[in-house]
Amino acid sequence: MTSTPNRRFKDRIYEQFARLGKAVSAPRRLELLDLLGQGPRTVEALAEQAGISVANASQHLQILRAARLVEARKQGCYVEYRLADEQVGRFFHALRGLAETRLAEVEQVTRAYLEERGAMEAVHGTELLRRVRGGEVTVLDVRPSEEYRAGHIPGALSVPLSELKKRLAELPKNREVVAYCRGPYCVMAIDAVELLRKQGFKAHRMEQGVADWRARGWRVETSAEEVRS
Amino acid sequence: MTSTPNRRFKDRIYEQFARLGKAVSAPRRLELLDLLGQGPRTVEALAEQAGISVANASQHLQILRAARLVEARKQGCYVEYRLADEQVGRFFHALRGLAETRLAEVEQVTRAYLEERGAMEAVHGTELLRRVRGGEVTVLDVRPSEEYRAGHIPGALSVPLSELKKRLAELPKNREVVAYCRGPYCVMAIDAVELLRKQGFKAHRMEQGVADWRARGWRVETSAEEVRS
DNA sequence: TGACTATTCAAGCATCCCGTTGAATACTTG
DNA sequence: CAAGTATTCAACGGGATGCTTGAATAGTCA
Repeated sequence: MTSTPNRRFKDRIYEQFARLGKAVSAPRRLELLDLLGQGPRTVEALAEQAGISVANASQHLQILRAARLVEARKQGCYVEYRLADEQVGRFFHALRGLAETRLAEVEQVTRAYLEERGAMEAVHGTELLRRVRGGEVTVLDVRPSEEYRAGHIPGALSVPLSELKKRLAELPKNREVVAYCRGPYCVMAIDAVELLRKQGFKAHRMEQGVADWRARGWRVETSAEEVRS
Repeated sequence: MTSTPNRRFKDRIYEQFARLGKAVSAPRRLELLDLLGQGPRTVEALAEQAGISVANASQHLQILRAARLVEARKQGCYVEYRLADEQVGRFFHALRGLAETRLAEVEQVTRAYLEERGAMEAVHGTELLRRVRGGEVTVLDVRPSEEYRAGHIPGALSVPLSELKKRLAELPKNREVVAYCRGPYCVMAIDAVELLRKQGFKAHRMEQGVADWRARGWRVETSAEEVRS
C-alpha cells in the first residue's frame, strides 16, 4: 500500500476540506454558528440559547475554532466568540439554502411545526419585504437587544420578545406590524405575532433575519458600538 | 429532560442541515464530489480515479445520495452517478473557497507539493486567463475525453494526458500552450506542462478547471451528446 | 440458459465523536 | 489575598463512522 506523491497530496488536500465539513456535521455546531451569525456572544450565552451545557458548548466552539470558522477573544473574565469573517456567514447561508432546496424534510418539519402551533403563514414573502422596505409598516425586531445592536433592519424598532407585552403601548394601534427575529427557523417572531394578534394588532411575521436581508445586498443598520478594550 | 415543541423543532431542523454537513465531512466523499463536478461517471470509474475500492466508493456514493447531493441512474449494467444539480457544484466550490482562504494549511500543502515536484508556478492567474480568453494561446484540455465532452473551455483541444506524448505533432510548435485539467488540486496539467517543456514547448498550467471557469460566469462548451436511453 | 460484470449488501473491527461529569484554570472583585 | 465566576480540561461510556472482506443481486451478452 505505498502511495504516490500525487495520492498523498490529494489525501492531504481533501483532508483539509473535510475539516470544514466535519465542523458543520453536528447539529449543535450548526445551531451555534447560526446564533453567532446574529453577532458575537459569550460561551454562557451561547450555551443558554442553544439549550446545552456550558462545557458542551465550549467543546463545540473549540472545534469550530480549530476549523477557523469562529474566533475567540478574551474580554476580561468572559470569552467572546464570533464568526471568523463574513465568508463564514455566507457559507452557512449556502448550506442552509442547499438544505432547503434539496431536503424536502426541511419544509415538512417546518410545516408540521407551524401547523402544530396553529400559526398560519400568510402574505407572500416578497410582497411583505416590499412593504417593509417601503416603510409602509411598523417593523419590530424582537431579538434580544444586543443582537439588535449588532445589526438590524433599517427603521426597525427593538422590542425583545420578553418585553413585548409591557411595551405594547409604544406601537401605533392602527398600523400594520411586521415582526422578525433571527431567521426562518427562529420562533420568536411567531410568538410575537401570536401575542400581537391577540391584542388586536394586524401583525405578520417576516421570515427573513438580518443575515438574509444582508444576503440580498440590502443595507443593515448598526447601533453605535459600546466601548471595547 | 422534557423538551418544548420549540426545542424539538430546532433539533429537527439543525439535524437536517447536519445531514449535508455529514455528507461533506469525509475526505473521500469530497474527492468523489469533486470528480462528479467534472461530469457523470460510473461507480467503477469513480473508485478507480479516487483510488479506493469499488465497495467503498459505492458506500460513500450512497451516503451522498442519501443527502441528496448526487443522483444515481441505472444505465444498463452500470450505475451512473452525477451531481444532483448545479447548486451542489456551487456549494462544493464555496466549501473549497472557504478552505482556501481560512485554512492556511491548504496553501502550505500545495506549495510543499509543487516544490517537491520542482514545478514552478509562473504567470499570474488573471493574466493567463486573459490570454486564454483572447485566444492568444493554444489551450489544452488534458482530462479524459469523456470529461471534455461533458463540458470544456471554448476553443480548447482535447488531448488526454495519456495520449499527449503521441500527439505532440498536432500542436503548433511555436505557439504558447496552456494546459488545464480538473482544477487547482488536480495534477494532470502539471504533468502535461512538464512533458511539454521537456519537448521544447513554451507551456503553462492554468489552475482553473471548468467549474471555476463557469463560476466566473464564462461560457462552457459542450460536445454533441451521444445518444442516451 | 449460463457465464460474466457492475454494483450493492452484510458483517466485523478499529476508530472517532458526542455528551456528561467533576475537577482545574484564569480572571475579577472585594 | 480570598471568594466567586467563566471557561476549559480530562476521563469515560455509548453510539456512530470508515474501511475491509466476502457474498448476494441485477443486469448484459453469447
